[in-house]
Amino acid sequence: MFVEVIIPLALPKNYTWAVPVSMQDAIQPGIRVEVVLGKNKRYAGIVKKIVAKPEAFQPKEILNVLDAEPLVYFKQLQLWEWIAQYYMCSEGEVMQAAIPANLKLSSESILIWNEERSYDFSDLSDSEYLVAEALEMKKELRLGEVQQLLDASNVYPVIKKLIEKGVCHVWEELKEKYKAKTETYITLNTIYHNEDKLADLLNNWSKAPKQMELLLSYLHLVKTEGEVTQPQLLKKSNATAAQLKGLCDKGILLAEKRATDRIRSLPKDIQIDFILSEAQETALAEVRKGFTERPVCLLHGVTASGKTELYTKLIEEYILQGKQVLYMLPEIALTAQIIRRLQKHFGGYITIYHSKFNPNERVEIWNKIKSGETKVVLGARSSLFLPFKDLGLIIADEEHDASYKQQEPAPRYHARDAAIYYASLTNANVLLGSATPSIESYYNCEQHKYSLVRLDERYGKVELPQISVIDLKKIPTKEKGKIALTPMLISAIETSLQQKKQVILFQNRRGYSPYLICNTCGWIPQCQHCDVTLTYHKAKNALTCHYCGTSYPVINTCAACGSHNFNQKNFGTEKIEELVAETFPNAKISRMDYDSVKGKNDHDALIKLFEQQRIDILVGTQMVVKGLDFEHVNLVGIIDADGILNFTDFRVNERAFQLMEQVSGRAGRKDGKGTVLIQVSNPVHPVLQFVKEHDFTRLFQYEIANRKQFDYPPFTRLIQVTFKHKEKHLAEEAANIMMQGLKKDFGAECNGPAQPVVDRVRNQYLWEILIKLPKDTSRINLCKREIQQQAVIIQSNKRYRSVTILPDVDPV
DNA sequence: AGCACGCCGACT
DNA sequence: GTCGGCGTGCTC
Repeated sequence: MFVEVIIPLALPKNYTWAVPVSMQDAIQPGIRVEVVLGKNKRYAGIVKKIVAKPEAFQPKEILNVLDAEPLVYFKQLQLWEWIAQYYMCSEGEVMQAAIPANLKLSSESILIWNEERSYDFSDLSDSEYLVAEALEMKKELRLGEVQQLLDASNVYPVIKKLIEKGVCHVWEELKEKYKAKTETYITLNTIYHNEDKLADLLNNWSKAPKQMELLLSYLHLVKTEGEVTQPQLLKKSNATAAQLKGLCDKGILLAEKRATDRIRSLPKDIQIDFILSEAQETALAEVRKGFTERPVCLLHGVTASGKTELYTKLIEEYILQGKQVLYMLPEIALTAQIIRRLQKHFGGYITIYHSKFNPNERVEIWNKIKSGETKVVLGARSSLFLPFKDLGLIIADEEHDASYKQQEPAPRYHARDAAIYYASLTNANVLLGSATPSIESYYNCEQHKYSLVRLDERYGKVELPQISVIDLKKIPTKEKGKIALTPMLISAIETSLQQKKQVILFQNRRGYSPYLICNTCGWIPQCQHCDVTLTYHKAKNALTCHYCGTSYPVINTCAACGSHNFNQKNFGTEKIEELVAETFPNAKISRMDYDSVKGKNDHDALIKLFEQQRIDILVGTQMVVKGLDFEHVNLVGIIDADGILNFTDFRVNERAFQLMEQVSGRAGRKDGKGTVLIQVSNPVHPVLQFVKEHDFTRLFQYEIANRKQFDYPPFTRLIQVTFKHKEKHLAEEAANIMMQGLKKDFGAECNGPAQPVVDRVRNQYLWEILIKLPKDTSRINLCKREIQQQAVIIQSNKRYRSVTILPDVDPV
């Protein structure tokens, strides 16, 4: 018997191992097996399928079967295969993303002291002696310990010598990393459950008064709590562990270790304490009807229309049918409000899952979902990989959000799209929800691939905010340049403050001023790595590159002409905050951007303060858009819409619309008297009109027309290939070679010339080319293979060996 | 991702 | 003439 095994590495393909006869009964897809790969490195791989005996090579044998039942279901393996194929990566890389770290095992080399060796170290070198001495004392050493000991990374030669000289041998060990958490529970010996016996014991107590006190505290705790743990008891009675041990030794109390859950579970009941509005009921009925016709439904609900209530009702229906539900959110860490709401409704049925949980907790959640104990998972994109037993519904909330797409590392998958594929495998339904749906999803509705349900009415028939555009060119200013707070905006803020309402001011630029300019010659300081203008941060008193994050000291001398006269241009959130504080000295003002909320808790704390109306005016970047549901905001000001609108790159406008619509949606959620003021110096941009009228249909038509003209998704599917290298021209050359190669050998069309981009993290030069994919699926796969072949060809040229080539498939 | 092999520069 | 750096390629 031979099996194909997925190893959590970026290997070009899966490898085959032989199964010894004794293990053949236990083998089935999804089971973890221990295998040797390479010289003696061991891994826990997952059996994908049973295959025929390979002709070309002699497989190694599996060492062990690690599970009694599959760790992942067959459907999940199919999902992995699809993701690997679609997003051009290995199944091993998908496995990396899919499985909690503590279920992925790999071996660790351990040096074992050879007892038979005579204690004569005279033939050893200095570093060999050092290791041998440590080994003699500890009997075994891990590889990492040897590295520390020698303070060097090249430990292999030393180890090799030690083995040759018979000092030690190497042992490879696979260790199960998951450890069940245990707690010590204290119970009363059953013979004292008899009242008389207990009274007898207490009345005839002679010595050890502290122990008696401890026993009494125990009896008290049992009455109130039911179960008593050791730390609980010791804290309550103020006793020591030794005194407790005394009681246990006498056989009066018993200490017992039990495995417990790290994830505390709440009682399992559903509490739905709201009634859906008529509009919500209608929409819910349409969603249900949609699911009878197509598995995917897009719910387009305007801001504050109460999509969450609708989800809640729908989730309840699936729970009652015994089905599981996955509720996906982008960036779950930022959405404490929804977590709280759903937990209130579904208590112990619901579990939260995202990458910030520690490895042991993740294993426990994994098991609870696999057993079917957990019915609802609220999670980020990685929760798609959880082992659902009987999945009925996937909700992808904020469907348009770009953080559903994983950028790095591979697999570069889009969780919304992968969810739709997974749902088709498991016969589950998918509900995509958004106040500003993505063009792809809209288009799929138009093509009748998805059902479309609209929820055009805000909850409680609250009106959508009134949106006005302020033309900055018509505002007279004393100095040349833009004005941040126009008189209209100032008076609107004044009115809001008088009404004891709150204000959000949106400026999608952090820092103090986005760039400095030399008054004499017009020179603008730029980042040395990124060719990006540097932003002045007043708080840090530094110039910062917002691409790579490098800080520079403030420049006082112009590098071009030597003059000392600089002008600060434009304004970032820092400056807006300062200006607002000057204009409204009595208002409480806060700023929310990348600089002001460093930790995750800062964000939460700021939201709470705003919720409790302890902040009047919140100045922020796009961060203010996400996951906020404030009742008392009645004014939103978009300080400078020019910064997000673009006349040349049509791709930017979908995002500009989404941003403006989302931030406008914060106004007047409760009582509808919301106002939005958009300040812009170029008020003719079509997107502004659509925002003003909340006109999605026209936005959609506009976008689709643009995309058709430029041959862009959804009309063509694109693969973006990125070329990364420290040297700019090498990445560019490689990109062009790939482009020509694809044209010549495959007849593929590329969408425009190679474009330069900058890696914000590593200061590397990237060039990307966009390759148009053919329409039919088999040609698409050929094209993907061609791209990978071209990558191999390019990298076989010495010149481009160290160029990293990353293919990435766009969301469709 | 490891780990071995192999080729080139800094030392005895 | 050797040691050890890292670039290159393979792992069922």
